[in-house]
Amino acid sequence: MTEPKFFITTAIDYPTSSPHLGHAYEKICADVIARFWRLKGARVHFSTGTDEHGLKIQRTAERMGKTPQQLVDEMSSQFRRMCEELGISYDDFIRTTEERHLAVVRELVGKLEEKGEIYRGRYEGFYCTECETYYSKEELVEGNCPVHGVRTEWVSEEGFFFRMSKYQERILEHLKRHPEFLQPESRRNEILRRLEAPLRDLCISRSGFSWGIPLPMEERYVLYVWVDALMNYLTTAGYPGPEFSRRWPPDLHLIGKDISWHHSVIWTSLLMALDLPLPRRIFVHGFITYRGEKLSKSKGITLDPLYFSRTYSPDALRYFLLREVSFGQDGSFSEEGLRTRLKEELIGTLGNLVHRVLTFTWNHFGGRVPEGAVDPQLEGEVASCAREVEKLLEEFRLHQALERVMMLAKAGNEYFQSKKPWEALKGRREEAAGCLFNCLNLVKALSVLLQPFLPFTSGKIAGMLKVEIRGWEQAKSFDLRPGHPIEKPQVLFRMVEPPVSPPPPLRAEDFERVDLRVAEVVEAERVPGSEKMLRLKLRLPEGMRTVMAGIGRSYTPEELVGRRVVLVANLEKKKILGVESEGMILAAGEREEGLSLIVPDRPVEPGTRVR
RNA sequence: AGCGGGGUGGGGCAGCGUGGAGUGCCCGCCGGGCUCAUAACCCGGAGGUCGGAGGUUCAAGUCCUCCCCCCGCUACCA
Repeated sequence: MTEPKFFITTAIDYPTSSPHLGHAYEKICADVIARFWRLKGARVHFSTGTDEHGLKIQRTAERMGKTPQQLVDEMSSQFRRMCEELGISYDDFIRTTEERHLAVVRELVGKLEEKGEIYRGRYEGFYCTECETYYSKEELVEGNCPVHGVRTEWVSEEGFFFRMSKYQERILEHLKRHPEFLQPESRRNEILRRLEAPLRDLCISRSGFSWGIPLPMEERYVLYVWVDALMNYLTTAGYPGPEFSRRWPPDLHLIGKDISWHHSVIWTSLLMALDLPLPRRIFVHGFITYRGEKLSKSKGITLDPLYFSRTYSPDALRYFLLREVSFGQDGSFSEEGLRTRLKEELIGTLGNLVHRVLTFTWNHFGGRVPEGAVDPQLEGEVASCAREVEKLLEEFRLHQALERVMMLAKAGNEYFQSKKPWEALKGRREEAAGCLFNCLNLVKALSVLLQPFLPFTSGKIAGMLKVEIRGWEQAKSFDLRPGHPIEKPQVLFRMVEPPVSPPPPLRAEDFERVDLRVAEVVEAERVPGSEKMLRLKLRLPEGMRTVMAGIGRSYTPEELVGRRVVLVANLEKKKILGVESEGMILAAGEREEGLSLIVPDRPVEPGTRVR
């Protein structure tokens, strides 16, 4: 089952602007897989990079008053920096403007032409200037662009074509015979359906702009950028050098769902035409969405991965994306969600376990792994966890794999709790020692299992344990021996204080819809069964209101009566602890304790509008 | 329009290829325990007709059919 090699690629990004979270997500997922296979002992080649030719690059550069080369140099280095900061362990960062790539593309295009895969033809269609796309007669809606509904222009010019249509059957056949070739299945179905319609030949020449690879046949044309871009996989594999045969074919192309067609049809047919082995798998991941919309440069919804990685930590960002998003589906990002997962899972579960175990060892056992016997049941749990995670990772179920790892951390906390070593310490020292011995081994296993997901954290844990992570199998046995020294424990994750309350811009009209009024508290009482909820009766000129307020840990009922508070008067009614609450009163503070009511600074009559 | 995906306790998600008690994860809510640990940890509880309607089956969230709602994709724009 263990493959001697694993060649994994991400899509190469089109650097018309800075990287956003979607780019980061893809690299992180690929990195997890690459790291996993390295741990398993495979000879990994992991490539990523930037796709730097094409009309859009040229236009963007012009608009910015730069040369295309300047633009791609700047942008590409940003993508590279993002990878560095996020701990992406790529082996090759390829840029399509590099000489090595140009040479490969020239050779391959020459080869295609030699084999008669390219012919001169006419490139015709109805051109819509809005979407810069050509349509066939059938696609037009009443003669207009199906997307924009505007008039289209008949264009006909000479160009070069790749005989893609002749591979239709072979592609279809391959997809049907190898279900694993294109995953997840939904994406495969999509392509299968679309292949039922006749495939057209692909026009691979472009004219009218110069930022691209000139066609060897006729230099006034440049190569269609997708052909150029896809061939990066051959370049990074070392084509046609000695490395090539050891790396090719790719074991996994990781791509976004917007480009599944290009990979499964255009790329596949190009490889067929070149008589090169096809990649083993193409895995299509989903998009990161934000507030229900996908991130997109054109809509201006971009999130800067470096902001999150620097504000929290690279591992916090990696963790959130990997854990929150179901691999293969879209997933939504929110800073709030990231903060929650950081606090509850990374700090509360993982950080706490590691810290309490190490600190205990440091304080009570002189910083050495204490004497103890392997608890076979716990070791068995750890080993089976490792096996399950392995299985899940092999199937690219990253989110489930990570969830499973975290369940082990949770199990560690339970174990520690149930053995109560802090009690055993008084009188039954060997028992406490045995507990810690096993817990330390569990933590060691965690550092191995976490390595693909959270490389920085994994490294910190391994460093504190003074162990070197060499391979996946290390996670399966309790081989930390008594007497082994550890380092002084340090905290793995910290909460970042300012909630940096993500300010969703609020329109003035929307704020106007909030009816804030001053109201007088006439009654206040505790609600049975809750320490924090108080039931208040508030007086407004038009009548009384019953409002539930979670301020019971900050105020006593007695001190509230007679005070004037600020009420959100038009809030939807809601049942709280069986009582219907007709509004909400305002108080400052994040926690339940130490809240401060917002009150009028000068005498104000109940009913007065607050604004 | 065609095709694809989704609709699971209050919120957010897994679970569905190989049907078997509504199982799991995170949050929120209620209560209890602990004090080794970054007020972190552990235990218990409330809460769901798994979008709707049929069907297959001894057994369906899981398979089939139809319907409703939401979201994507539609090839030379990377």
